[in-house]
Amino acid sequence: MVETDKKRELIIEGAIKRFIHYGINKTTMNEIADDLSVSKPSLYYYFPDKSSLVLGVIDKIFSDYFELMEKDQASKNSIEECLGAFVEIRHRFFQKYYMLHLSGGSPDASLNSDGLRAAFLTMKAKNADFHAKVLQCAIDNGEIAPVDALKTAELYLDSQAGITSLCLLHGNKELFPSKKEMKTILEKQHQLSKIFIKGLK
Amino acid sequence: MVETDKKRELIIEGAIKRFIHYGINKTTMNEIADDLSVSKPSLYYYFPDKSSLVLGVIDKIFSDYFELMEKDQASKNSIEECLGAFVEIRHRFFQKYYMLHLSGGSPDASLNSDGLRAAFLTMKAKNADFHAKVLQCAIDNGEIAPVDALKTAELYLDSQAGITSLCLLHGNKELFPSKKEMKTILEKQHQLSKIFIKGLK
DNA sequence: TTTTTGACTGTAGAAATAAAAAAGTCAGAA
DNA sequence: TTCTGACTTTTTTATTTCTACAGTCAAAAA
Repeated sequence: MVETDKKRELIIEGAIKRFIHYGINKTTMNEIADDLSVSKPSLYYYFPDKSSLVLGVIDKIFSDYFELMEKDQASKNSIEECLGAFVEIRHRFFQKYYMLHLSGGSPDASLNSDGLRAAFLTMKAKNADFHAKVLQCAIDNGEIAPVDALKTAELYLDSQAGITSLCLLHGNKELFPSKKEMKTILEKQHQLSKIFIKGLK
Repeated sequence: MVETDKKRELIIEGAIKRFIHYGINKTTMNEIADDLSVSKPSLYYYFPDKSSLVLGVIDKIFSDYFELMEKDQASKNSIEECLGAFVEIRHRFFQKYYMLHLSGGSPDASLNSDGLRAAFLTMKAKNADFHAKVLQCAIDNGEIAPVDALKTAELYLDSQAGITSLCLLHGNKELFPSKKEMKTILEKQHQLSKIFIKGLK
Protein backbone atom coordinates (compact mmCIF):
# COMPACT_ATOMS: atom_id res chain seq x y z
CA MET A 1 0.00 0.00 0.00
CA VAL A 2 2.94 2.29 0.61
CA GLU A 3 4.06 1.53 -2.93
CA THR A 4 0.64 2.60 -4.18
CA ASP A 5 0.92 5.93 -2.36
CA LYS A 6 4.34 6.46 -3.88
CA LYS A 7 2.97 5.89 -7.37
CA ARG A 8 0.11 8.25 -6.67
CA GLU A 9 2.59 10.93 -5.61
CA LEU A 10 4.62 10.36 -8.76
CA ILE A 11 1.56 10.78 -10.94
CA ILE A 12 0.52 13.91 -9.08
CA GLU A 13 3.96 15.43 -9.54
CA GLY A 14 3.92 14.57 -13.24
CA ALA A 15 0.50 16.12 -13.60
CA ILE A 16 1.60 19.30 -11.84
CA LYS A 17 4.47 19.74 -14.28
CA ARG A 18 2.08 19.62 -17.22
CA PHE A 19 -0.59 21.72 -15.51
CA ILE A 20 1.90 24.47 -14.70
CA HIS A 21 2.81 24.89 -18.36
CA TYR A 22 -0.42 24.18 -20.20
CA GLY A 23 -3.20 24.41 -17.61
CA ILE A 24 -5.59 21.70 -16.58
CA ASN A 25 -7.83 21.72 -19.63
CA LYS A 26 -5.01 21.66 -22.14
CA THR A 27 -3.34 18.71 -20.48
CA THR A 28 -4.56 15.25 -21.46
CA MET A 29 -4.40 12.10 -19.42
CA ASN A 30 -2.41 10.55 -22.26
CA GLU A 31 0.25 13.26 -22.02
CA ILE A 32 0.61 12.73 -18.30
CA ALA A 33 0.85 8.98 -18.85
CA ASP A 34 3.42 9.36 -21.64
CA ASP A 35 5.57 11.66 -19.48
CA LEU A 36 5.71 8.91 -16.88
CA SER A 37 6.17 6.20 -19.53
CA VAL A 38 3.05 4.37 -18.47
CA SER A 39 -0.27 3.72 -20.16
CA LYS A 40 -3.42 5.72 -19.60
CA PRO A 41 -5.27 2.85 -17.89
CA SER A 42 -2.47 2.86 -15.30
CA LEU A 43 -3.44 6.37 -14.36
CA TYR A 44 -7.03 5.28 -14.08
CA TYR A 45 -5.94 2.48 -11.80
CA TYR A 46 -4.71 5.07 -9.29
CA PHE A 47 -7.30 7.77 -9.92
CA PRO A 48 -10.90 6.98 -10.89
CA ASP A 49 -11.07 10.05 -13.15
CA LYS A 50 -9.31 13.24 -14.12
CA SER A 51 -11.13 15.25 -11.45
CA SER A 52 -9.72 13.02 -8.74
CA LEU A 53 -6.25 13.57 -10.08
CA VAL A 54 -6.77 17.33 -10.11
CA LEU A 55 -8.08 17.03 -6.57
CA GLY A 56 -4.89 15.26 -5.59
CA VAL A 57 -2.89 18.02 -7.24
CA ILE A 58 -4.76 20.71 -5.36
CA ASP A 59 -4.28 18.88 -2.06
CA LYS A 60 -0.58 18.62 -2.73
CA ILE A 61 -0.16 22.28 -3.65
CA PHE A 62 -2.09 23.58 -0.68
CA SER A 63 -0.36 21.19 1.68
CA ASP A 64 2.95 22.69 0.47
CA TYR A 65 1.48 26.16 0.87
CA PHE A 66 0.36 25.67 4.45
CA GLU A 67 3.58 23.97 5.38
CA LEU A 68 5.55 26.95 4.10
CA MET A 69 3.24 29.43 5.80
CA GLU A 70 3.56 27.72 9.17
CA LYS A 71 7.32 27.46 8.88
CA ASP A 72 7.56 31.15 7.99
CA GLN A 73 5.27 32.24 10.77
CA ALA A 74 7.60 30.83 13.40
CA SER A 75 10.47 33.09 12.32
CA LYS A 76 8.47 36.32 12.54
CA ASN A 77 7.60 38.22 15.69
CA SER A 78 5.46 41.20 14.72
CA ILE A 79 2.13 40.92 12.91
CA GLU A 80 3.33 43.36 10.23
CA GLU A 81 6.37 41.23 9.49
CA CYS A 82 4.28 38.09 9.49
CA LEU A 83 1.55 39.26 7.11
CA GLY A 84 4.15 40.94 4.90
CA ALA A 85 5.92 37.59 4.54
CA PHE A 86 2.59 35.89 3.81
CA VAL A 87 1.91 38.31 0.97
CA GLU A 88 5.19 37.21 -0.55
CA ILE A 89 4.41 33.51 -0.15
CA ARG A 90 0.95 33.87 -1.68
CA HIS A 91 2.48 35.82 -4.53
CA ARG A 92 5.02 33.12 -5.26
CA PHE A 93 2.36 30.42 -5.25
CA PHE A 94 0.06 32.54 -7.37
CA GLN A 95 2.82 33.06 -9.93
CA LYS A 96 3.96 29.45 -9.95
CA TYR A 97 0.53 27.89 -10.20
CA TYR A 98 -1.15 30.62 -12.20
CA MET A 99 -2.05 28.30 -15.07
CA LEU A 100 -4.15 26.20 -12.70
CA HIS A 101 -6.31 29.23 -11.92
CA LEU A 102 -6.37 28.36 -8.26
CA SER A 103 -7.01 31.94 -7.21
CA GLY A 104 -10.63 32.92 -7.43
CA GLY A 105 -13.47 31.33 -9.36
CA SER A 106 -12.80 29.54 -12.60
CA PRO A 107 -12.03 32.13 -15.33
CA ASP A 108 -12.22 29.53 -18.03
CA ALA A 109 -13.87 26.27 -17.05
CA SER A 110 -10.78 24.72 -15.47
CA LEU A 111 -12.20 23.60 -12.16
CA ASN A 112 -15.95 23.52 -12.39
CA SER A 113 -16.87 20.11 -11.09
CA ASP A 114 -18.65 20.07 -7.75
CA GLY A 115 -15.86 18.18 -6.04
CA LEU A 116 -13.16 20.62 -7.09
CA ARG A 117 -15.27 23.58 -6.12
CA ALA A 118 -15.84 22.06 -2.69
CA ALA A 119 -12.13 21.29 -2.25
CA PHE A 120 -11.32 24.84 -3.15
CA LEU A 121 -13.76 26.25 -0.63
CA THR A 122 -12.26 23.99 2.03
CA MET A 123 -8.80 25.38 1.28
CA LYS A 124 -10.13 28.90 1.39
CA ALA A 125 -11.68 28.24 4.79
CA LYS A 126 -8.47 26.66 6.03
CA ASN A 127 -6.54 29.71 4.88
CA ALA A 128 -8.99 31.99 6.66
CA ASP A 129 -8.65 29.91 9.84
CA PHE A 130 -4.89 30.09 9.60
CA HIS A 131 -4.91 33.86 9.21
CA ALA A 132 -7.50 34.16 11.98
CA LYS A 133 -5.14 32.28 14.27
CA VAL A 134 -2.37 34.72 13.45
CA LEU A 135 -4.65 37.67 14.08
CA GLN A 136 -5.82 36.16 17.37
CA CYS A 137 -2.18 35.90 18.48
CA ALA A 138 -1.70 39.57 17.70
CA ILE A 139 -4.86 40.40 19.65
CA ASP A 140 -3.66 38.39 22.63
CA ASN A 141 -0.26 40.11 22.43
CA GLY A 142 -1.97 43.46 22.43
CA GLU A 143 -0.51 44.25 19.00
CA ILE A 144 -3.96 44.98 17.60
CA ALA A 145 -7.34 45.79 19.13
CA PRO A 146 -9.79 42.95 19.86
CA VAL A 147 -12.02 42.03 16.90
CA ASP A 148 -13.73 38.95 15.50
CA ALA A 149 -10.55 37.28 14.26
CA LEU A 150 -12.15 34.98 11.67
CA LYS A 151 -14.38 37.63 10.14
CA THR A 152 -11.47 40.06 9.99
CA ALA A 153 -9.18 37.45 8.46
CA GLU A 154 -11.79 36.75 5.79
CA LEU A 155 -12.11 40.44 5.01
CA TYR A 156 -8.35 40.80 4.89
CA LEU A 157 -7.98 37.87 2.48
CA ASP A 158 -10.84 39.14 0.34
CA SER A 159 -9.21 42.54 0.11
CA GLN A 160 -5.94 40.90 -0.95
CA ALA A 161 -7.56 38.57 -3.46
CA GLY A 162 -9.70 41.45 -4.70
CA ILE A 163 -6.59 43.37 -5.72
CA THR A 164 -5.41 40.39 -7.76
CA SER A 165 -8.80 39.78 -9.31
CA LEU A 166 -9.13 43.44 -10.26
CA CYS A 167 -5.67 43.76 -11.78
CA LEU A 168 -6.15 40.64 -13.90
CA LEU A 169 -9.53 41.90 -15.07
CA HIS A 170 -8.11 45.23 -16.21
CA GLY A 171 -4.77 43.95 -17.46
CA ASN A 172 -3.78 42.67 -20.85
CA LYS A 173 -5.91 39.79 -22.00
CA GLU A 174 -2.96 37.49 -22.65
CA LEU A 175 -3.13 34.11 -21.01
CA PHE A 176 -0.40 35.08 -18.61
CA PRO A 177 -0.14 38.37 -16.66
CA SER A 178 2.91 40.48 -17.49
CA LYS A 179 5.91 40.96 -15.21
CA LYS A 180 4.78 44.54 -14.64
CA GLU A 181 1.25 43.57 -13.70
CA MET A 182 2.61 41.03 -11.26
CA LYS A 183 4.79 43.69 -9.67
CA THR A 184 1.86 46.08 -9.39
CA ILE A 185 -0.27 43.43 -7.72
CA LEU A 186 2.44 42.65 -5.19
CA GLU A 187 3.04 46.32 -4.37
CA LYS A 188 -0.64 47.10 -3.95
CA GLN A 189 -1.12 44.06 -1.75
CA HIS A 190 1.74 45.15 0.49
CA GLN A 191 0.44 48.70 0.72
CA LEU A 192 -3.10 47.61 1.45
CA SER A 193 -1.88 45.05 3.95
CA LYS A 194 0.05 47.69 5.88
CA ILE A 195 -2.87 50.09 6.02
CA PHE A 196 -5.21 47.26 6.99
CA ILE A 197 -3.08 46.16 9.92
CA LYS A 198 -2.63 49.75 11.06
CA GLY A 199 -6.41 50.07 10.91
CA LEU A 200 -6.72 47.18 13.35
CA LYS A 201 -4.63 48.83 16.06
CA MET B 1 -28.25 73.76 -32.13
CA VAL B 2 -29.90 73.71 -28.72
CA GLU B 3 -32.66 71.62 -30.31
CA THR B 4 -30.03 69.17 -31.51
CA ASP B 5 -28.62 68.82 -27.98
CA LYS B 6 -32.12 68.18 -26.66
CA LYS B 7 -32.65 65.40 -29.21
CA ARG B 8 -29.30 63.91 -28.34
CA GLU B 9 -30.25 63.85 -24.67
CA LEU B 10 -33.55 62.19 -25.50
CA ILE B 11 -31.80 59.49 -27.48
CA ILE B 12 -29.30 58.94 -24.70
CA GLU B 13 -32.06 58.57 -22.14
CA GLY B 14 -33.91 56.14 -24.37
CA ALA B 15 -30.75 54.14 -24.88
CA ILE B 16 -30.11 54.01 -21.12
CA LYS B 17 -33.56 52.54 -20.51
CA ARG B 18 -32.86 49.71 -22.92
CA PHE B 19 -29.25 49.21 -21.76
CA ILE B 20 -30.33 48.90 -18.12
CA HIS B 21 -32.65 46.01 -18.94
CA TYR B 22 -30.89 44.16 -21.72
CA GLY B 23 -27.29 45.38 -21.69
CA ILE B 24 -25.45 47.13 -24.49
CA ASN B 25 -24.89 44.16 -26.76
CA LYS B 26 -28.46 42.90 -26.60
CA THR B 27 -29.89 46.30 -27.47
CA THR B 28 -30.17 47.15 -31.15
CA MET B 29 -30.18 50.59 -32.70
CA ASN B 30 -33.58 49.71 -34.19
CA GLU B 31 -35.04 49.05 -30.75
CA ILE B 32 -33.80 52.37 -29.43
CA ALA B 33 -35.22 54.10 -32.52
CA ASP B 34 -38.57 52.34 -32.21
CA ASP B 35 -38.87 53.26 -28.52
CA LEU B 36 -38.51 56.90 -29.53
CA SER B 37 -40.78 56.45 -32.57
CA VAL B 38 -38.12 57.52 -35.01
CA SER B 39 -36.19 55.72 -37.71
CA LYS B 40 -32.74 54.27 -37.33
CA PRO B 41 -31.10 56.77 -39.70
CA SER B 42 -32.34 59.52 -37.39
CA LEU B 43 -30.21 58.06 -34.64
CA TYR B 44 -27.26 57.99 -37.00
CA TYR B 45 -27.88 61.63 -37.77
CA TYR B 46 -27.14 62.48 -34.13
CA PHE B 47 -24.54 59.81 -33.42
CA PRO B 48 -22.07 58.60 -36.06
CA ASP B 49 -22.17 55.05 -34.68
CA LYS B 50 -23.31 52.92 -31.76
CA SER B 51 -20.05 53.44 -29.90
CA SER B 52 -20.60 57.19 -29.89
CA LEU B 53 -24.03 56.68 -28.44
CA VAL B 54 -22.65 54.41 -25.73
CA LEU B 55 -20.01 57.04 -25.07
CA GLY B 56 -22.76 59.60 -24.62
CA VAL B 57 -24.52 57.23 -22.23
CA ILE B 58 -21.38 56.75 -20.17
CA ASP B 59 -20.77 60.48 -20.02
CA LYS B 60 -24.31 61.04 -18.81
CA ILE B 61 -24.18 58.35 -16.14
CA PHE B 62 -20.85 59.49 -14.74
CA SER B 63 -21.88 63.12 -14.85
CA ASP B 64 -24.89 62.15 -12.69
CA TYR B 65 -22.57 60.16 -10.45
CA PHE B 66 -20.11 62.96 -9.84
CA GLU B 67 -22.91 65.46 -9.34
CA LEU B 68 -24.40 63.26 -6.63
CA MET B 69 -21.03 62.65 -5.02
CA GLU B 70 -20.24 66.36 -4.82
CA LYS B 71 -23.66 67.19 -3.44
CA ASP B 72 -23.33 64.50 -0.81
CA GLN B 73 -19.84 65.51 0.20
CA ALA B 74 -21.03 68.97 1.22
CA SER B 75 -23.41 67.56 3.83
CA LYS B 76 -20.78 65.43 5.59
CA ASN B 77 -18.14 66.65 8.01
CA SER B 78 -15.99 63.67 8.98
CA ILE B 79 -14.02 61.56 6.52
CA GLU B 80 -15.66 58.39 7.88
CA GLU B 81 -19.13 59.75 7.24
CA CYS B 82 -18.11 60.98 3.83
CA LEU B 83 -16.56 57.76 2.53
CA GLY B 84 -19.36 55.74 4.10
CA ALA B 85 -21.88 57.75 2.10
CA PHE B 86 -19.77 57.32 -1.05
CA VAL B 87 -19.84 53.54 -0.61
CA GLU B 88 -23.64 53.75 -0.65
CA ILE B 89 -23.71 55.94 -3.76
CA ARG B 90 -21.34 53.69 -5.66
CA HIS B 91 -23.42 50.71 -4.63
CA ARG B 92 -26.63 52.29 -5.92
CA PHE B 93 -25.01 53.14 -9.26
CA PHE B 94 -23.46 49.71 -9.50
CA GLN B 95 -26.85 48.08 -8.91
CA LYS B 96 -28.74 50.38 -11.27
CA TYR B 97 -26.29 50.19 -14.15
CA TYR B 98 -25.06 46.67 -13.58
CA MET B 99 -26.16 45.49 -17.02
CA LEU B 100 -23.82 48.01 -18.64
CA HIS B 101 -20.85 46.39 -16.89
CA LEU B 102 -19.39 49.75 -16.05
CA SER B 103 -17.47 48.41 -13.07
CA GLY B 104 -14.20 46.82 -14.04
CA GLY B 105 -13.10 45.50 -17.40
CA SER B 106 -15.56 44.15 -19.90
CA PRO B 107 -16.70 40.70 -18.72
CA ASP B 108 -18.38 39.92 -21.98
CA ALA B 109 -17.43 42.12 -24.91
CA SER B 110 -19.73 44.99 -24.02
CA LEU B 111 -17.32 47.86 -24.14
CA ASN B 112 -14.22 46.82 -25.99
CA SER B 113 -13.72 49.55 -28.52
CA ASP B 114 -10.72 51.78 -27.94
CA GLY B 115 -12.82 54.87 -27.45
CA LEU B 116 -14.99 53.33 -24.75
CA ARG B 117 -11.99 51.91 -22.96
CA ALA B 118 -10.36 55.33 -22.97
CA ALA B 119 -13.52 57.01 -21.72
CA PHE B 120 -13.74 54.50 -18.94
CA LEU B 121 -10.15 55.11 -17.87
CA THR B 122 -10.82 58.85 -17.85
CA MET B 123 -13.77 58.35 -15.52
CA LYS B 124 -11.70 56.13 -13.29
CA ALA B 125 -9.00 58.81 -13.09
CA LYS B 126 -11.61 61.46 -12.38
CA ASN B 127 -12.99 59.33 -9.58
CA ALA B 128 -9.53 58.85 -8.12
CA ASP B 129 -8.93 62.61 -8.30
CA PHE B 130 -12.21 63.25 -6.57
CA HIS B 131 -11.41 60.84 -3.76
CA ALA B 132 -7.87 62.22 -3.53
CA LYS B 133 -9.35 65.67 -3.01
CA VAL B 134 -11.49 64.35 -0.16
CA LEU B 135 -8.49 62.63 1.41
CA GLN B 136 -6.40 65.79 1.05
CA CYS B 137 -9.09 67.71 2.93
CA ALA B 138 -8.93 65.16 5.73
CA ILE B 139 -5.14 65.45 5.79
CA ASP B 140 -5.32 69.24 5.99
CA ASN B 141 -7.90 68.95 8.77
CA GLY B 142 -5.58 66.65 10.67
CA GLU B 143 -8.18 63.86 10.51
CA ILE B 144 -5.67 61.48 8.94
CA ALA B 145 -1.88 61.40 8.69
CA PRO B 146 -0.16 62.96 5.65
CA VAL B 147 0.17 60.58 2.69
CA ASP B 148 0.23 60.76 -1.11
CA ALA B 149 -3.47 61.51 -1.49
CA LEU B 150 -3.84 60.34 -5.10
CA LYS B 151 -1.95 57.09 -4.65
CA THR B 152 -3.90 56.33 -1.51
CA ALA B 153 -7.20 57.17 -3.16
CA GLU B 154 -6.35 54.79 -6.00
CA LEU B 155 -5.49 52.03 -3.57
CA TYR B 156 -8.69 52.68 -1.64
CA LEU B 157 -10.82 52.50 -4.79
CA ASP B 158 -9.00 49.39 -5.96
CA SER B 159 -9.66 47.71 -2.65
CA GLN B 160 -13.33 48.62 -2.91
CA ALA B 161 -13.67 47.53 -6.53
CA GLY B 162 -11.67 44.41 -5.74
CA ILE B 163 -14.32 43.30 -3.25
CA THR B 164 -16.98 43.67 -5.92
CA SER B 165 -14.93 41.93 -8.56
CA LEU B 166 -14.15 39.05 -6.23
CA CYS B 167 -17.72 38.53 -5.05
CA LEU B 168 -19.04 38.48 -8.62
CA LEU B 169 -16.37 35.99 -9.63
CA HIS B 170 -17.24 33.57 -6.84
CA GLY B 171 -20.99 34.16 -6.86
CA ASN B 172 -23.68 32.42 -8.87
CA LYS B 173 -23.06 32.62 -12.56
CA GLU B 174 -26.47 34.13 -13.33
CA LEU B 175 -26.44 37.26 -15.40
CA PHE B 176 -27.47 39.31 -12.39
CA PRO B 177 -26.00 39.09 -8.87
CA SER B 178 -28.45 38.00 -6.18
CA LYS B 179 -29.88 40.28 -3.51
CA LYS B 180 -27.80 38.45 -0.94
CA GLU B 181 -24.56 38.85 -2.89
CA MET B 182 -25.27 42.53 -3.27
CA LYS B 183 -25.76 42.86 0.48
CA THR B 184 -22.53 40.99 1.17
CA ILE B 185 -20.61 43.27 -1.18
CA LEU B 186 -22.00 46.37 0.48
CA GLU B 187 -21.22 45.13 3.98
CA LYS B 188 -17.69 44.11 3.13
CA GLN B 189 -17.05 47.42 1.43
CA HIS B 190 -18.23 49.30 4.52
CA GLN B 191 -16.10 47.18 6.83
CA LEU B 192 -13.02 47.48 4.68
CA SER B 193 -13.58 51.19 4.23
CA LYS B 194 -13.70 51.72 8.00
CA ILE B 195 -10.52 49.75 8.66
CA PHE B 196 -8.78 51.51 5.76
CA ILE B 197 -9.58 54.98 7.08
CA LYS B 198 -8.56 53.99 10.59
CA GLY B 199 -5.30 52.75 9.09
CA LEU B 200 -4.65 56.20 7.66
CA LYS B 201 -4.83 57.97 11.03
C1' DT C 1 -30.61 73.87 -45.44
C1' DT C 2 -31.65 70.76 -41.80
C1' DT C 3 -33.85 66.72 -40.43
C1' DT C 4 -36.06 62.36 -41.40
C1' DT C 5 -37.08 58.09 -43.81
C1' DG C 6 -37.66 53.46 -46.50
C1' DA C 7 -35.01 50.42 -48.68
C1' DC C 8 -30.64 48.59 -49.14
C1' DT C 9 -25.65 46.17 -48.15
C1' DG C 10 -21.78 44.01 -45.83
C1' DT C 11 -20.40 42.10 -41.74
C1' DA C 12 -20.29 39.92 -37.24
C1' DG C 13 -22.14 36.64 -34.44
C1' DA C 14 -25.44 32.76 -33.58
C1' DA C 15 -26.93 28.08 -34.83
C1' DA C 16 -26.03 23.77 -37.04
C1' DT C 17 -23.14 20.42 -38.57
C1' DA C 18 -19.08 17.72 -39.20
C1' DA C 19 -14.53 16.31 -37.68
C1' DA C 20 -11.15 15.56 -34.18
C1' DA C 21 -9.54 14.72 -29.75
C1' DA C 22 -9.87 13.47 -25.35
C1' DA C 23 -12.09 10.96 -21.34
C1' DG C 24 -13.12 6.78 -19.77
C1' DT C 25 -13.74 1.26 -20.19
C1' DC C 26 -12.58 -3.61 -20.50
C1' DA C 27 -10.80 -8.12 -21.44
C1' DG C 28 -6.85 -10.05 -20.74
C1' DA C 29 -1.52 -10.18 -20.05
C1' DA C 30 2.53 -9.64 -16.82
C1' DT D 1 -2.23 -6.78 -7.85
C1' DT D 2 -0.63 -3.90 -11.38
C1' DC D 3 -0.54 -2.77 -16.07
C1' DT D 4 -1.70 -2.54 -21.23
C1' DG D 5 -3.61 -2.35 -26.25
C1' DA D 6 -7.62 -1.75 -28.34
C1' DC D 7 -12.01 -0.07 -27.95
C1' DT D 8 -16.46 3.15 -27.02
C1' DT D 9 -18.47 7.35 -25.63
C1' DT D 10 -18.37 12.00 -24.60
C1' DT D 11 -16.51 16.59 -25.18
C1' DT D 12 -14.08 20.03 -27.82
C1' DT D 13 -12.96 22.18 -31.75
C1' DA D 14 -13.21 23.46 -36.54
C1' DT D 15 -16.23 24.54 -40.53
C1' DT D 16 -20.10 25.93 -42.65
C1' DT D 17 -24.53 28.10 -43.01
C1' DC D 18 -27.65 31.31 -41.79
C1' DT D 19 -29.55 35.35 -39.60
C1' DA D 20 -29.76 39.71 -37.47
C1' DC D 21 -27.64 43.74 -36.79
C1' DA D 22 -24.67 48.01 -37.74
C1' DG D 23 -24.16 51.21 -40.84
C1' DT D 24 -25.26 53.68 -45.74
C1' DC D 25 -27.68 56.31 -49.28
C1' DA D 26 -30.76 58.55 -52.31
C1' DA D 27 -34.55 61.00 -51.79
C1' DA D 28 -38.56 63.04 -49.28
C1' DA D 29 -40.30 66.18 -45.70
C1' DA D 30 -39.87 70.07 -42.83
